[in-house]
Amino acid sequence: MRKVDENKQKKKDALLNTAFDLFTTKGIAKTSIADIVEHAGVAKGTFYLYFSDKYDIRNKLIAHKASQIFQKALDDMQKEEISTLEDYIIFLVDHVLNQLNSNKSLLNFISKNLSWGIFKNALISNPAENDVDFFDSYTELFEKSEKKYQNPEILVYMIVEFVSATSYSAILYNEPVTIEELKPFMFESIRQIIRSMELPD
Amino acid sequence: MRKVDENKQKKKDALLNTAFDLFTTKGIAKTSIADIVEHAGVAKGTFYLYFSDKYDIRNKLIAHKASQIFQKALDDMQKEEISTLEDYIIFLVDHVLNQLNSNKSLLNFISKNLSWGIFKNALISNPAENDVDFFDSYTELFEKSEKKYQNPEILVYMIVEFVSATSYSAILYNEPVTIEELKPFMFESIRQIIRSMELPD
Amino acid sequence: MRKVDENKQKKKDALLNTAFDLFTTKGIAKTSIADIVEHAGVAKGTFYLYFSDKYDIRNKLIAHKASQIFQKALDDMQKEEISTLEDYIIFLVDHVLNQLNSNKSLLNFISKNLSWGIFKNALISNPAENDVDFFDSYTELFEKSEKKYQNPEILVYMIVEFVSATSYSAILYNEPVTIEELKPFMFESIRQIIRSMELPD
Amino acid sequence: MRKVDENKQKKKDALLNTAFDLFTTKGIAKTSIADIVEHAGVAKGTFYLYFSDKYDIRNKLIAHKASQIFQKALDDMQKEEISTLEDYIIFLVDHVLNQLNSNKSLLNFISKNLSWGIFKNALISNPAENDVDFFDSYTELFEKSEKKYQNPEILVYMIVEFVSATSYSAILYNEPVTIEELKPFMFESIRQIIRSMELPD
DNA sequence: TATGAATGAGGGTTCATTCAT
DNA sequence: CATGAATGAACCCTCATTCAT
Repeated sequence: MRKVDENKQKKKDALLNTAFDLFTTKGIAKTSIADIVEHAGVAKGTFYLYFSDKYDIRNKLIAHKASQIFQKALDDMQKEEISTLEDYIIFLVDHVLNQLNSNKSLLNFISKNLSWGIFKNALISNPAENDVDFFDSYTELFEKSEKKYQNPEILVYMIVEFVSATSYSAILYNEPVTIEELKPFMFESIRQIIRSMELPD
Repeated sequence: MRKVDENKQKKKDALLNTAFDLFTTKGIAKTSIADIVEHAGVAKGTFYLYFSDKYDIRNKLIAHKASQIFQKALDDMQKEEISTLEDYIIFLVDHVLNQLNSNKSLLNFISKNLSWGIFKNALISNPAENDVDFFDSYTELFEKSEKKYQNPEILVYMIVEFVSATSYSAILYNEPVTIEELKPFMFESIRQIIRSMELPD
Repeated sequence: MRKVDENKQKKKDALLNTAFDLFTTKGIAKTSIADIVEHAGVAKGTFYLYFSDKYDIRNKLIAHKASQIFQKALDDMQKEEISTLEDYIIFLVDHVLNQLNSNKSLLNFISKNLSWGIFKNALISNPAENDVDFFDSYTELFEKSEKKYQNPEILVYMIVEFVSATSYSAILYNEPVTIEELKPFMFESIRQIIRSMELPD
Repeated sequence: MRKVDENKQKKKDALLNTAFDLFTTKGIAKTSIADIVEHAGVAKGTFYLYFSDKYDIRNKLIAHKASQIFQKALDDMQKEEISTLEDYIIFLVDHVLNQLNSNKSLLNFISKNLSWGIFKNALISNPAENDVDFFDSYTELFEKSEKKYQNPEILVYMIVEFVSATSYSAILYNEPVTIEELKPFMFESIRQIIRSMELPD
């Protein structure tokens, strides 16, 4: 990579990292572009060379961070010996919840801003360079499974929404119970949801 | 009610109604207090006599609107002949979804701003005057049910979160499928979740 | 006038006067709203209570200043004994040119910004409160004149444009000659223009 | 011309053409140097190799475009059989007005920016390479005329200013009348102005 | 209680200009 | 000659909040 390009990447990364730090500590609404560039050590105009506005950098961050979480979960899943799709999914959900539980500001950032639209665009349709293509991953899981399911996309949608919606308040505020207390019920519910869409052999 | 008090209530109502209209059409971020008071026909200072800021009026609106929705659903439920808790819940969920489906700006407003904390505070712990106490309602349902359940609060929490999370994108953007296509899977999943927490007789 | 209203007028006048000073010394392009409010001793937001932007205050100033010039010329004309329309017009033009010649920054400000549209709107169709209605004035002149003319509006238009266009560079830069050298030719030309539109008795 | 020089000229022309297009469509104030270089397909720094700023390129454009208009009018005049200076001038004015009438954005661009100073500098004192020397042209006209005039330069100045001032609003906004309605009065006025400076034989 | 004029910090954004490559 | 990334001052404008009336 030429020196100029290296420098460009360095500035862009500085902006992304700084923005993430500020978004997770102060919140997006209270973070100004002036804040970001000041902490990143670049000029205000430089921000606009790489991002169109605050929400552009936010979306790119969400995509990237969400991808990282899934990538870690998938990587660790390879090392396990798991036999059924149900168990695979529970493993993934558990792994993701553990990551979020130990990084609450990340959960706060992602959950407050994640919508199915951004999620799908980021992880499924247009994963950024180097980011995991979630669609490939779950397609592969469903194909390798012995059991077949009525509508895998809806199934995944329901599980993703169910998990993210119920975990948010439990992890961050222990409401209505802690995440550890919630997990058994949540996992059992997920298994039931999966089974309810199972096709007969 | 004395004339002055009537007048006070009239101003407060004007502010609430105007704020709701603007929040649902322009969004909260793009609605200024200047907007609200101008359309409501009161002076700027008057706003601060009744609400502390934009987010105060928002929370009060959410509580009230969410309460109205439940009230309607509960009222209509009385007229039906339903025998099991499962069927009661499905009826309520379906009723609420139908209301939201025919009032998408309301869904957008509530969902973008509803968190379990606000929800609980609004409907369960501190219902505003005249608003329905959701806690009483569901406690009664569970008590009258023949079947008993492990942890009714968690069960309600999971269902509420599951429904609100999965319906949002389906109703507003038909993603990943329309709400009508989603309903059979959603309802079946809810039944499974309920059954998974059923206690043996 | 109530005290608040007095105060309002005082702020508005301060803004108008300050803007005029800055526009004539630095030019409009180089005058920022920050400049104006700072010198006027009011807050930035106050500017926007009275004017929508820099060009709004400019137009209001032009209208007002142009009106003042005509008012003075008309006032002095009353004191003279003049018999023909031709002589009235030459008197007015001469008077206006003398005013502008002794206030070159005013000429610069008005001429750089005056268009027939603004002029007509300001002096003829919508004179601001207290400002002279130029339409009434010239209508009266034409009505009192013994000689009648084909198309008074076009005649006035041509004279106004001719005078303002030819005097600008002569007064400000003595180009191609000084205003005093130009005047005899200009006045004779005006007389000829008037005569060319004269109707036979 | 050497290849490098050709390339230089090509870049300069690209900048001039692009600037003209943008100035006439968006206006000068709303055209940035970034706009110009982007549409011209050259780098930002390159602009500063050929022009000192936006107003430098503007002045060069005005000179060139104004010259083109006169050149066309003069060329066509050669083909006509005209006997008096008065008729020559009317022919030229009419020709120029027709050109501007069919190219209103050009009129808008020139008139908003033309001052006698730029005009004189461009067309009379320092015509750019290949551009017509207007001074030579009108001197020749006056010399060939049988009738002689008191002060040809002032006469030309007055006519130029009169025509440009009165035609602007008529062509662009049909105010106070259309250019076609205005022409008879304008031409008659020009004839009167010319005659008023005629010397006795 | 109610008003609304005034505030001024703070926001987002633009853009002419430079200079290392 | 040519480039274009980087700059950062300057700009316009918004708006929650206050307080004298």
